Amino acid sequence: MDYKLHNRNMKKESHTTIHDIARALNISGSTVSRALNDNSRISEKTKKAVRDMARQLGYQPNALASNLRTSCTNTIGVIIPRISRYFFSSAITGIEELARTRGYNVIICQSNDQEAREADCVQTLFASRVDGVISSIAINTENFEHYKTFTDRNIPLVFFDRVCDELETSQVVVDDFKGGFIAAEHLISKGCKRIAHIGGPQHLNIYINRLQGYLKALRKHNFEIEEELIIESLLTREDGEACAKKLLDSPNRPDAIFAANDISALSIILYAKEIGLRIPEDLAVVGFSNEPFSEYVSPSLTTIEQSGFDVGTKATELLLDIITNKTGNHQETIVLPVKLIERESSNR
Amino acid sequence: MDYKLHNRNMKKESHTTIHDIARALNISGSTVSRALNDNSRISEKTKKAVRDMARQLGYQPNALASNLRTSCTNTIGVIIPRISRYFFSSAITGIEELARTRGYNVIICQSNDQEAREADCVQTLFASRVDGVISSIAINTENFEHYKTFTDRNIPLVFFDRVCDELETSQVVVDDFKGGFIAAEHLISKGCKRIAHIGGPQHLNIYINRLQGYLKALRKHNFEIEEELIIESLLTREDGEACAKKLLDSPNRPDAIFAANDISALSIILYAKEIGLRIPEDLAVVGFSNEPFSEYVSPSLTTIEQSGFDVGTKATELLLDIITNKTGNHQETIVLPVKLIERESSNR
DNA sequence: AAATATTGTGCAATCGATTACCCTTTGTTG
DNA sequence: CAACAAAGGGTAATCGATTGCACAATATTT
Repeated sequence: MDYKLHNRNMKKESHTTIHDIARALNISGSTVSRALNDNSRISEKTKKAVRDMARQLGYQPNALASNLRTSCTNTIGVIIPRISRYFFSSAITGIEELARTRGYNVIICQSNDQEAREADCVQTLFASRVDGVISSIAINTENFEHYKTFTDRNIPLVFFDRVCDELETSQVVVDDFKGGFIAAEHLISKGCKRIAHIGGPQHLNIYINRLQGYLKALRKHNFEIEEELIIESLLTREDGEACAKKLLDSPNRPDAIFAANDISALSIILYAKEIGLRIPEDLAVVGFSNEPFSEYVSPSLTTIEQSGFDVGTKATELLLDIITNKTGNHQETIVLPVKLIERESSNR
Repeated sequence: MDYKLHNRNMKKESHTTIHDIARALNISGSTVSRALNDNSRISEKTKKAVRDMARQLGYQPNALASNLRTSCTNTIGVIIPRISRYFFSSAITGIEELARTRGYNVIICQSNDQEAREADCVQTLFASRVDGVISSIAINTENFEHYKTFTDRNIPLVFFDRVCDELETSQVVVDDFKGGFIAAEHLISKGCKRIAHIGGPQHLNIYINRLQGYLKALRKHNFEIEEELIIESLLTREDGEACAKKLLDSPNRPDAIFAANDISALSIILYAKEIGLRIPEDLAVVGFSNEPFSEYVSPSLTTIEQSGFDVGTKATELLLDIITNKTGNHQETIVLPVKLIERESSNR
């Protein structure tokens, strides 16, 4: 409870207030306020005088006071797993860009992919009285109770990418199913016969969908589905290497792998090179995300492109619509397209 | 001026206030406030009762009200060129981590490396009444007037990485001079004879220092300094390619290049491969930053490691010290170490 | 010219937490 | 036991902007 820090040494700076303007023009504070907010009840003449004086005195509105009174902060909160992932930092760029043009600030919190920290983020954002929240859930979050802090109080909430079905909110995702499908079909078209899949945690929709898309492609082309070629992974660099070993050290190894993210695909490429497999001749690899490095790895990585920027922008659009109540439907799901980026790792 | 958006449809949610607690316990609001702030004038018994009731009612302090009164927001602002650069996103992670444990929120603004947007960020942060600001300046910022918004009002300001000497503030940098020096000396030790340098904009300290370090190494080893081997660049992917052409298409090309960032080094590697130069045999390359991709490029890139996380943490430490006025010296410069990461691109 | 509308402003309450100052108790000291 | 101190808690002003309501001045209508 006692987390407020007070700075007793703060110098009282001469922040000019509307009352300073009022005094200078010999009018009342309310008139100044209305003039600055372009209220129709104030004459143009007065407005101009106020605006000029405001400029002259270097007036900057005190958002705190205004927010307190109107009880809306013009701030949206963002919860993401980690800012250092390109997909997420692009999403933030998209979020910020749009939010800012619409007059909103953005507060960003990282969960570091940990459920407990995610709950902290929720508290922080709530305490900051954000007007709405955009979130992509931590990889190991299984319990969504903490989000009730928002939903219970009707604070708009939009999920993107890693969404949550338990809560009835709007969401923005890319077409993971289709991504999985075209990834697998691409490998099939290249003549691969035994296509493995390294999937993500199956409590997250995106990974379920990528897997399902992959399965559908196999079925469509009458491939036998081999359980042992489908592995669930945390999709980290380390775990990717473990998966690579599991799949490639076997005498009966697959001739292609579709990994649910680029990091895992990278792990596979590196391990395959280590044990002397040629890519793509002995093993074709497809990733997911089109991380910046995927273009420069050797061999360069075929992958599914998903635009973090677009996802972020869409999510913000949705959220701001809810906040300003322009739309009645607050359970929309927007699905953005994905695209296959063909590179060397599957080019045979 | 008129940028506040008001949401008339906001539902009045039952945010419990200290007065709700006060009423429930039949005491006054001030007592509740004091109890929650652990004021010594309140008895343990009362404090406990207040805390229990606060929990029971699901009380969450309204930061806005508190901030307005105390005129400190417990928020620090961050201005960075772009969040999608690994160095900067790591820095943010460092900043956030420390700030949060000290009870501060973080607002992040991206300048997209443009001076005008940087000025916007300054306005935004100022309007948010942040308690202090951490900034790394945009690559083309030449005029620092906008920062006076902070300095004039004694709002603490700390620069990191891309610092500004015109303003008298504290700063955190890595040892760019040494980085340039060891990069060049490393190439010398590998037997390179004509070492080129692709430098960054020379109004930024970091690039001046990297160049100077490089020069010192050449001088130390009695290398002739050839003007035409030193190019100033914007250090983007495209500009890097242009530089690569300029340096490598000449019949009298260098046998090594030290680039002031990894992106440029990457451009060089790609172009060199394109025109059939072998790396490192024909051309050794060293970058700067140790971006994540540099490990996976082929050949992998020798580079200078600088920890964004550490820089961010240090800058925050400095800033919070100033905010809470623990130290008198507000013009400290902290220099963090760098490290050479040897990889294939220079291994001959 | 009287009655009514319209326009332009001011007054004062309000948002929720903090805090200087004052007033009770209860405890301590000579 | 008087005198005083300390502990515990209440009152009300305050931070700066917003806004419902009242009202004066001017314009329009009948």
